[in-house]
Amino acid sequence: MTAQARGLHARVLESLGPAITGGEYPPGSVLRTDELSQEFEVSRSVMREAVRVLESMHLVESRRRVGVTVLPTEEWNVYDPQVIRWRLAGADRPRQLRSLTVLRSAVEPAAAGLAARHATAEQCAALTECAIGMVAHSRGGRLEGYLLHDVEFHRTILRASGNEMFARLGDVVAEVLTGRTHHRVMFEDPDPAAVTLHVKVAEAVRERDAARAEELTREITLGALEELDVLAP
Amino acid sequence: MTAQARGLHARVLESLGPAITGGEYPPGSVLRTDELSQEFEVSRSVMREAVRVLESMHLVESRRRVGVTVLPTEEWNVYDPQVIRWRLAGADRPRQLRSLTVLRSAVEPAAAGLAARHATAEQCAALTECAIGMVAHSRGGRLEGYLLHDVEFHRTILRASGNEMFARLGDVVAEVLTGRTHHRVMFEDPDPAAVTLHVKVAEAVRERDAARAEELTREITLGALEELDVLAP
DNA sequence: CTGTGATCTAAAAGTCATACTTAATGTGCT
DNA sequence: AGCACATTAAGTATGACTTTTAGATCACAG
Repeated sequence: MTAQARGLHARVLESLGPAITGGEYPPGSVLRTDELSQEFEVSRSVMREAVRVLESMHLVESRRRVGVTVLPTEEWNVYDPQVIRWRLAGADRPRQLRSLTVLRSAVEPAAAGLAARHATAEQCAALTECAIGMVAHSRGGRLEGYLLHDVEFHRTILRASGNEMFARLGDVVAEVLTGRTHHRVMFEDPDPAAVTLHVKVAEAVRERDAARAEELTREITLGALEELDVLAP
Repeated sequence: MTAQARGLHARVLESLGPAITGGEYPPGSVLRTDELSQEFEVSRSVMREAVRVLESMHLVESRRRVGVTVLPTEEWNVYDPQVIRWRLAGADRPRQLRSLTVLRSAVEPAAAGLAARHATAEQCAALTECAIGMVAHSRGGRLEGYLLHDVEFHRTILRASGNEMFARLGDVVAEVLTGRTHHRVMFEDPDPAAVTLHVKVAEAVRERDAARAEELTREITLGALEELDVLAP
């Protein structure tokens, strides 16, 4: 799933990034490029490139005569897909999943409303198809197939909203949905009510009923929030 | 306002980044690091670091034997504060401002609702103070002072929501508000209704009335959207 | 003659090592 | 306290070498 490290600097990042977001180097820690480059057995140039990337994510700050300082969490670019992935892979995955779900429940209803106004015929068709796919895979522990259609459904809604900021959250939603499926009891079929809601949203969008699409999507995300309250602390 | 270029690679970025987001190098364009490093009169190492950062923003992709290719807009990390700044400084500022305002109107009401549940006493006090400041500067063309309190108000709401994803949008909202003020007729005082709404939101949060805080904030952002429809295409 | 597939070539990124510069921190002296 | 200075780690520049791979070239079979 994750892109194979295509270059040394990327391989270093895949190791150093999670270490930082995972708290292995807590904020305030000071690293030195030379030491790091020895530790990872790469040249200084490679390590410098990796540090530059971390710096652009506001995970660290590099200052002369001091070193590379890990920044406090509030500074991090938490919308960076790579940062999100690293954090989801780490220890505070539950907290991360929660904050992303809250974001979802704010954004998706609005996106659905816009989608009802802007979706193309193809996007409407895609939505219906996804909904059908969800129904088809909603029983008998066929969670993988269900997830696939679920993800595509929400991706399509976000894209169809016509707002690039919304569209860009498709990956985030995909992560959340995938994370949820893989942490749920694997034998449990998805909530039938949720499936129905998706079908209805596809309908509402097709019929250009923005208010209804928004309200129905709100119910979906509300369900996701409640589910989170049940499963997580 | 923008951080002074602290290093050659940053200076290159401040020039190359906007050039890409501004369409000077349209998606599909191929750049070569050697040529760039000559053009910008920096060493290859510096240019490589700059390219790495652009790559981490998904603005470009670097492939062997091909060069550095500018990626299509849909790939860009549009939540990266730097990318946002570059785009706001460029030609499609209006479109960008619109999509950010839509995002705002989805997120802020939800954030206000959460803030009513989670805001600390200090944050409540800060909100009230901001609202008072807005009232105080709402007449007589004192837009600068008004803006300052407006920005701080929304920042506080987002932070008080307790959701880090929301909190991180403080800078975005600040940009939008600043942009709006500086593009409006400068003699026009802010809408009194909006001022009142802010005061009421502060009240609602203080009184832990989540539903009311949410609804009032929705009215504020709705106003921002309408304003956009009037001013922009 | 054409299409398919293996092979070769060269172009550009990637990596590494080294020498040198610059800025900032902390120390020690007055 | 204030200032000069030494030290440290990042920043910059350059050159040599490696690796990947797009695209051309060529060979062979249909």
